[in-house]
Amino acid sequence: MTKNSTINTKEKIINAAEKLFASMGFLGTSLRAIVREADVNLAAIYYHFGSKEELFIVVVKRVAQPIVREQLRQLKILEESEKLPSIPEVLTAFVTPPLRILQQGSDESRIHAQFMGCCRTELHPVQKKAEQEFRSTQQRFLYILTKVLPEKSPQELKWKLDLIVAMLVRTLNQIEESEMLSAHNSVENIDEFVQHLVTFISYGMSY
Amino acid sequence: MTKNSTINTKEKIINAAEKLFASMGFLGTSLRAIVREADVNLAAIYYHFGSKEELFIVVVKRVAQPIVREQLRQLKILEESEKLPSIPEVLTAFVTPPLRILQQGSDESRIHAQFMGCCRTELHPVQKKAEQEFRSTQQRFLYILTKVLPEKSPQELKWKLDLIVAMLVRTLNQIEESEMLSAHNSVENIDEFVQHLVTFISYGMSY
DNA sequence: GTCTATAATTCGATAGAC
DNA sequence: GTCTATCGAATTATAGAC
Repeated sequence: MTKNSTINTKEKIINAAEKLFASMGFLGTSLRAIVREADVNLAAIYYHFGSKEELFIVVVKRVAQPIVREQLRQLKILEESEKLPSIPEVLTAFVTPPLRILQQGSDESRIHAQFMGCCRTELHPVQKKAEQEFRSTQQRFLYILTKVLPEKSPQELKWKLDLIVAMLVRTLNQIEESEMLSAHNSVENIDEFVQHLVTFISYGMSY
Repeated sequence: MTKNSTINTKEKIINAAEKLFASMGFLGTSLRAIVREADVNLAAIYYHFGSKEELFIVVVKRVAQPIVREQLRQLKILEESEKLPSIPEVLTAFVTPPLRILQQGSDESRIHAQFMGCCRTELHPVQKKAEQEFRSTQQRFLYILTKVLPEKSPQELKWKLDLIVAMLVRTLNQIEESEMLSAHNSVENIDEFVQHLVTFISYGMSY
């Protein structure tokens, strides 16, 4: 069937692109390197995606969407609860979904994590496109934080949440050398690491 | 005098390179763009620096050295004190020198800050070269932290300090949009921001 | 949908005159 | 030290056959 081969080609390109973007960055990855890795023809990229930039956006969306969806799901649970959530509860809902990628331990998930971190440290002009995928969710977490911590100015909560994102990105990028997770990188210890991280940032959030 | 014009050409190149690297990254900046900005000849870069990569390293060193020197100076004061320093004291000595760049408020210092943050989010292979300029200093701060917090494992202190660096880098990179410093960006309020940041991370460091 | 071939541009780097 | 001119290779993107 024609459709099957198309899907395979498209996915092969996306997989190869994600892997190379994650380790070499947007500018450091040539379309020729991608087609070599994916074992497809150069023109196939233009047929399926139109340009290098649009391919990048497709990769970002594929990685970001399940994470954002899970963040919003956990946020919704907190919002629908009768009592006001605690700071650690909010922050756990925020940081757990992206860190969950690591739990599988497969090569594929390692690449997801690395790309997820890498795409947010990109520059001109693709950085804006990546940011866009996370902005509204981050906004919603910021909103609930203003409810939990009404005595803090929204500006302060905003830059603190922004620094938490920076830590998250760094954690995801560090998977390679990952001395960070050396004591936590086994599957069952990811939750323990998440707890450590949440504790770390929760105290700073309150004071 | 020949020497003067040489120095001027060299410095013109370094200044232009720092500015462009800071906003477009290493791969996003062409040598032709640098010579256009610096108003010098293309071949001058090769005469004075040898290659694009070596030029990048020179820029990194120029920005990093005064900051590292100041970090070590403040660390030495703490080490020579009779009593064991507190966590906020150690962290203040660590984060103040890089954030001090912002205090001047000039265009020049804004570029320094932006490059300082940007060069640490670079990829292949220049990232390693940039890291190298900060590694030994970070190691020394890590060492004193193990003395201040002997009940914490060195691994844990290492990744926490690493996350603090990530926050620092993010803060420096955010200068452009800088809603983060919107309430703090006046010259006299930098110290106030430093205090906020140190408080933020100190609590997380202890628990 | 997939392929070959190639256009059009840009890049880092070098040779050699002055 | 500074310049012009250029090499050789790589890049994104497209045209057109199948």
